[in-house]
Amino acid sequence: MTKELPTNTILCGDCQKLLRDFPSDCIDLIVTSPPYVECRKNTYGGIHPDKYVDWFLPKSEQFLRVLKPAGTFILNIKEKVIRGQRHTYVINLILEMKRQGWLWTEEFIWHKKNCYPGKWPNRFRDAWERCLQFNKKKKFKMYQEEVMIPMGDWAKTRLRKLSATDKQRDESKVQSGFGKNISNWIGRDKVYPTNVLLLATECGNKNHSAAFPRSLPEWFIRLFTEKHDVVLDPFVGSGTTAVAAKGLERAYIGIDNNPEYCDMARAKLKDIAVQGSFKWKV
Amino acid sequence: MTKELPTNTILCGDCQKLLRDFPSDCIDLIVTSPPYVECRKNTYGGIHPDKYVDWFLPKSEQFLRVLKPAGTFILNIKEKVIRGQRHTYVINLILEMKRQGWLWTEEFIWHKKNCYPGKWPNRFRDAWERCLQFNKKKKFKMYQEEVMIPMGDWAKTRLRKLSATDKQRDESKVQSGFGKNISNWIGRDKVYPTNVLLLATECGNKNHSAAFPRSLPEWFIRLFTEKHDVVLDPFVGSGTTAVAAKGLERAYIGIDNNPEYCDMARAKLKDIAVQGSFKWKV
DNA sequence: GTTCCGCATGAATCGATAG
DNA sequence: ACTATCGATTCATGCGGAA
Repeated sequence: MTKELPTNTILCGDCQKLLRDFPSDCIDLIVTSPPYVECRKNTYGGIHPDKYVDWFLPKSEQFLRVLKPAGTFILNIKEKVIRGQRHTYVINLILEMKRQGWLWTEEFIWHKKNCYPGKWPNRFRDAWERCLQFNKKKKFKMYQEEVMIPMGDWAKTRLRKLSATDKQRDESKVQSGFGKNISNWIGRDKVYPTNVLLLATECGNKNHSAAFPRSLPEWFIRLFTEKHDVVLDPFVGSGTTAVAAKGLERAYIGIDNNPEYCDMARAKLKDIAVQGSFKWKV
Repeated sequence: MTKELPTNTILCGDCQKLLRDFPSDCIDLIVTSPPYVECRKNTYGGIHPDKYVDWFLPKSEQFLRVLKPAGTFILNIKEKVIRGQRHTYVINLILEMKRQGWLWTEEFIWHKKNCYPGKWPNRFRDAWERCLQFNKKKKFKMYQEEVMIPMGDWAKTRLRKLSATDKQRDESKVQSGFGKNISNWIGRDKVYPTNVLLLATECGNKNHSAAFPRSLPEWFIRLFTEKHDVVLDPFVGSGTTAVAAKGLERAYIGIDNNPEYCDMARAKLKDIAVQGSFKWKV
């Protein structure tokens, strides 16, 4: 029996079982935000913090198998506060996944611009989440140019001056030591980002419990895949990752246990127009 | 023999040994940024990543002893990349410190506005560090009002001045009012901050490598201590924490192995004026 | 007095080269 | 194979001097 890869679809069921029917080395990128500990027990089946690692590991074993050697796994997760302490299930999970064969390449920070409001006597609002990057191999695909951001003010004003004086009549400056460094910047208005992502949460989503802004998977999809690559979200929920992938002309596979979420995701996907090319707002 | 507490001083030596002569439960806040792995081998004695936890634990044992029950320990640290992966010594340290009796209360993120430049094929610049908060007891002292952030009119006018790129990249510039500037805005509308601190590193210090910017320890000192409380930095380096504490009228104790750093710290402390009373620009 | 501009300076990381 | 050293890369900040 040859295993087949169903793309551009939402599958309803347990990813741990469904992925067994997938061929190995077939996914370019996995982006997911798994059900969080204990929260929204009624809607998503919360997992007890002390069992979280054991619950997750057989799933990440399948992720490891289906991921292409040069692919990437992005895990959006944050430990909850339990009895006044940050629980350790996330850092335990990192250690266990390494034991499982994953490379822990990087930890991106999603800095939430508008985080959940509230006030506590011994704690501030939690404004960040981890986006853990795991890989199978040290060499993986990465398209850094696709996520470049506008340069800071620093050089902008400078280049304006430079172009006014230099370009037409003062070419000596460019050839002197002064001009050399600056000339590297001519024509560039963008810089590479850092490992901190500053994104707003989406507040309008009342149906689905996990607030996962579309721009977050979009950023990683642009960074780690090309057009027509295959993006998997094994806990796709209301479909944000699939929507982002479709919009960027990637093939998507979404999996979720909950039939209602699957319907919701399918409905959202129908309305998604493919973006020809991404453009930063200016 | 009664143990004595030497305050407002820089002690030269190994904190692990020197702290043995301190009484128990005498320190209100420990803020430190220990020597990082393998870096600055010549000046500070780099520690091998695989030995880092074993090196640190006997020291944190003393920290636990000298800290008051309602005190706080802030540990500024970040794991290095070793052979393409984030090393696990930091998360291992968290687990071991919990075993030692610490509560891991929170993890603040220091988002470095100006991080080290560079470009690599598989990695972006590292723009954040961990500020791990540990406590002895679930109930600890915290003065949240002292670090509130100006909002409202202030933010509006400031934001208007920001460039388009700044707004796009970094709407949370509102949060940059940490440290000295914040006193200018007492009495205005303020909000509580989050657990993400947006601060620039201090560059341009020619003599030494300045570990963290003064505003970082300042922020935690304001948050976790009152005037005349005792602040300890067991790896005080060039004295940033001690300077911050003195400026805020807290008692300081700085410890460092390196005599040159101790001298440097003492010299800097001489020039520090205590902020007896704030004066506000109107 | 402001504002503007040049410049040095980073708690970095990778890949190649050398031993 | 495994470690040590070096060059290349990159960009925000604060300072000092100039306009």
